[in-house]
Amino acid sequence: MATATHDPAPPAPDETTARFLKALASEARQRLMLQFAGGAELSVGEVAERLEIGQSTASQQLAQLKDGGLLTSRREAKTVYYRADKVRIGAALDRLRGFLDGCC
Amino acid sequence: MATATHDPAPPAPDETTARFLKALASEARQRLMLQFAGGAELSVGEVAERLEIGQSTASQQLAQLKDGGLLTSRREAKTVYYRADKVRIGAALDRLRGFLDGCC
DNA sequence: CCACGATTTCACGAAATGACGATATGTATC
DNA sequence: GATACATATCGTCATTTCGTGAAATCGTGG
Repeated sequence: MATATHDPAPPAPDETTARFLKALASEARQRLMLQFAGGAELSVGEVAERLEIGQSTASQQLAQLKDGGLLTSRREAKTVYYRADKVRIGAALDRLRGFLDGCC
Repeated sequence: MATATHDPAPPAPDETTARFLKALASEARQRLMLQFAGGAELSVGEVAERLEIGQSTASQQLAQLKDGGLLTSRREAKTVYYRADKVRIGAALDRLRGFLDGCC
């Protein structure tokens, strides 16, 4: 059997795509993404300083973007560097297109 | 000269793309979109009944999806029919890809 | 014009989100 | 181990979003 309990739930976009959309559906996080243009690699502190936001705010938003598949992080000594994840971004766009193709 | 100090024109996603993302970044509205698979045309009341949500809720969510460029509406007598807007959806996806290309 | 059916708008409480300061965790150096 | 620095997590508050029922609006037919 495919699904057990009750299956009125249509094929909603997978959890991964949903997190991708939520991560990007915020003006603040869109501004954050722009900092990574051209493959730039930035630390949490640099992002916070550039955008003039609190350090904890930057950390949380970066984490959410990472969770949404838009960023990757790398640790070098005390500093954590983030950069855009082209591969997963492309995959997310493909899944999104697939969902929208399937629903219209 | 353009700008010297810090940041000229952050090529943030245009207002249209932002609304598209916000409209789609909700599980409830994703479920709503699924109702329009295969080019289906549904009235507000039909959507409300199918998803078992209040009629005013359906109306508001449909309006938001329309504002986001995902749906179009057509009035026939007292009834308003919604359907997916393939053209604007495609355009929104292209703009989204453009934004993400430009920022990573 | 009036009544009706369908939709939209409004006002509200409940829940989720966003940002912040304070604190904890982690990493190297002494 | 103690220190200093960078980041992550926690607790809190203001703002926004979500869903609802009541009331207003719109289009149609008598």
